[in-house]
This record gives sequence, C-alpha cells and structure tokens, in this order.
Amino acid sequence: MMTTATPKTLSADAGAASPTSRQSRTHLANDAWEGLLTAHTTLMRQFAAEGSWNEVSMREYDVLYTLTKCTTPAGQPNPQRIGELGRNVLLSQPALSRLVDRLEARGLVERLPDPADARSVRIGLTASGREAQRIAGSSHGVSVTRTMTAALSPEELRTLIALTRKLQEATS
Amino acid sequence: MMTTATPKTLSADAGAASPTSRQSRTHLANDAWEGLLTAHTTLMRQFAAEGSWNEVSMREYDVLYTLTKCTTPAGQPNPQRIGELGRNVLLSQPALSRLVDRLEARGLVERLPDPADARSVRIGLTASGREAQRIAGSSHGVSVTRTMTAALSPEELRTLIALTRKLQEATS
DNA sequence: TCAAAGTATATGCGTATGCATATATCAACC
DNA sequence: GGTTGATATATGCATACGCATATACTTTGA
Repeated sequence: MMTTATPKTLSADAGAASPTSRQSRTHLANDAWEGLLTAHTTLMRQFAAEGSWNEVSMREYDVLYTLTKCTTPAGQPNPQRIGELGRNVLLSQPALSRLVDRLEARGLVERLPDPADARSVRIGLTASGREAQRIAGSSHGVSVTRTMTAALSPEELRTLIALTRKLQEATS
Repeated sequence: MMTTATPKTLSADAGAASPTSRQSRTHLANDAWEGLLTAHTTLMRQFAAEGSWNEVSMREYDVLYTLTKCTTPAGQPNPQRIGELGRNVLLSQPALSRLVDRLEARGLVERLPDPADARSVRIGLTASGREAQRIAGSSHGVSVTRTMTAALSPEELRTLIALTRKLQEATS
C-alpha cells in the first residue's frame, strides 16, 4: 500500500514457516509498514461494519473513549485539552475543534475553562457522553475481542502490543 | 483509543520485561487493537510530516502505489478495477471514484474499458503517474525505512509482518 | 513593564468525503 | 429470450475536512 517502487516479490516468498525469509532491511521495513497499514484498513472496515455507530461515529467514539480513558492517578475524570486529544486522533486541529463543537451541541461533552491557562479549553465528558461511550464501546469491544482473538493467540497479542509500543516510543 | 470502557490500568503495569503481564484475553485483545491504532496514527503523522506530498497527496499516492504494485505474474502492468483498489484504501466507493477522477484529470491514471465486463472500469497508470509514484515513493520509502528500522530490529520487523498478515487473513 | 515571539483554539473558504441513489451491465432462472 | 436480482461504477447533496489565518493569551527577554 505504501512503499517505494519495484516490489514484485512483495509477499510472494512467504511459503514457509519464516515469512519473507531473506530480504534487505529496507524491504523488510517497508513491508512491515505496509502490513500495518493493510491490517489497519481491514480491521477498521470490519469494526465499522459490526458495532452500532448510529448514535456516535467511530471518530467521535475515538474522542469520547480518549476522554473516558484519561483519568487522574486518583481516578478522577480529567478534562483534556484539545491539543492533547489531537495526539490520539488522526485529525487536524481545526477538524478536531469542530468535532468537539458537534459533540458539545449534542450534549456529549462540554468545554470547560482551564484555570491554569486561559488560552486553553478543557473538554469534559458529560453524563450523556459517558453513557454514549459506554453503549458504543460495549458493542465495539465485543467486536474487537472476537476479531483479534480469532486471529492471534494471547502470546501473539502480547507481542503485537510490545511491537506497537516500541513504534510509538521511537516515533513520538 | 478504541476499546470498551473502564481501562484504568491501560498500560500502567508495563514496567517489567513482559509488558501487560497478566490480563484477561479481552483486555489483551483490546490493548492490541489500541496499540495498532495508536502506532498507525503516530506513524502516519510522521510520514506526512516528512516526505514531499506536494505533487501527490498521501491518499493519492496510496492508489498510485497499489497500481504500481499490481502486476501480472509475468510482470506486465495490470490495470485494476476501482473495487479492487478500494480494498486497499480506507475510502468509500464514491470517494475513490472521484479520487480517480482527479488523478485522471491530472493525467496520472486513465480509465480503460474492461474487455471482460462492460460494467467495470480498469484504472491504468500513465507514464506520468508511474513517474509521480516513483518520485513520491523514493522520498517516502526512505522515511519509512528510517523510522521502522530505528524502532524495530530485523527480527521484530519480520514478526510484525507475520502478525499483521495473520490479522488480514483472519479478517478478510 | 512592555514588546516580540510562541502557543492554544477558532473561523473563512474551497475541496473531499459519505450516504443514498441512479445508471449500466451481468448472471441466473423460468 | 426475457425478467429478476446482483454487481460495478457514477452522481446529487449535505457535511466534514484541511489549509491558511485570525484571535486570545502566555512567555521570554530587554
């Protein structure tokens, strides 16, 4: 999906136990990225098809989930800055600002002033927002669990977690 | 980024060598998906920032690359159906149809009749399209190689390829 | 303390996207 | 062979997006 040119033997030599047995490091790196990208596309489609995204779209859910996830060490809800939310969502800052507009208009989040910085705005979940996240999430979570466990063993899941964490850490 | 609710210990217990040491299979599956999603977001941003996407946007490149990649076993260029292209790109069919419109207007691809099926349209790369892919791809390929090899060893890259392949196969 | 540079969010505007649906063709069945 | 349902792509329309920029505030440094 995304690599330099002339692949030809892209995944043609994967017959044996060791997939893509002997390749240049460049080809290996690009194949890995392409694999990640393709898996992402395939899984996104799968999860979009299953799950009920009538109340809340997948991208909106992504924001609501991030807000649910982010709690203080003590477990208190912790309204996030728009910029912070943007780190998790593949959207431009203006697009995210307007996504928050729409969520706010529907009463799912609220813009709160930041006591420490008057430029900033804290986005907080409302009760409805928390509820919407919970409903969409339960359906989605089942879907994710089913698909991921069908494809990978627990050990492989752990390996995938470790590898994606390394990628994040090396990039950010 | 995307999981069911009440995560709390999302990646908090990853202190030791074995990350996310003991978790329910459900939590494991959702963490793996979240990891994949976050890595995707982070890397996409990275590759968008590097690389020169002036002539061709990343999504356009994705289509051009797919066309470059798809060749007959003999190595002949193999114009793809729009539906086939859509499998690789996270776009709706109408959006892809119009993306092809724009690429065609710029002379990067051409719509060819399908001899076997008059409903279908084959999308073929033009010389300019191949050239545009090559130029964008060389810059992008360097970026991908640098980032991926900085984060993961060759063995880890191979593992990631294997895992993402399993995910695709189990899903599609 | 004030000016200049930096940061966080919002808005104007043109374009791309998704949903629903239209159009054209194929495939199957009678 | 003609009708019915499925498949491949295209178009109308409302909406969401990205880029450039504006606005508001903070930080730095003289």
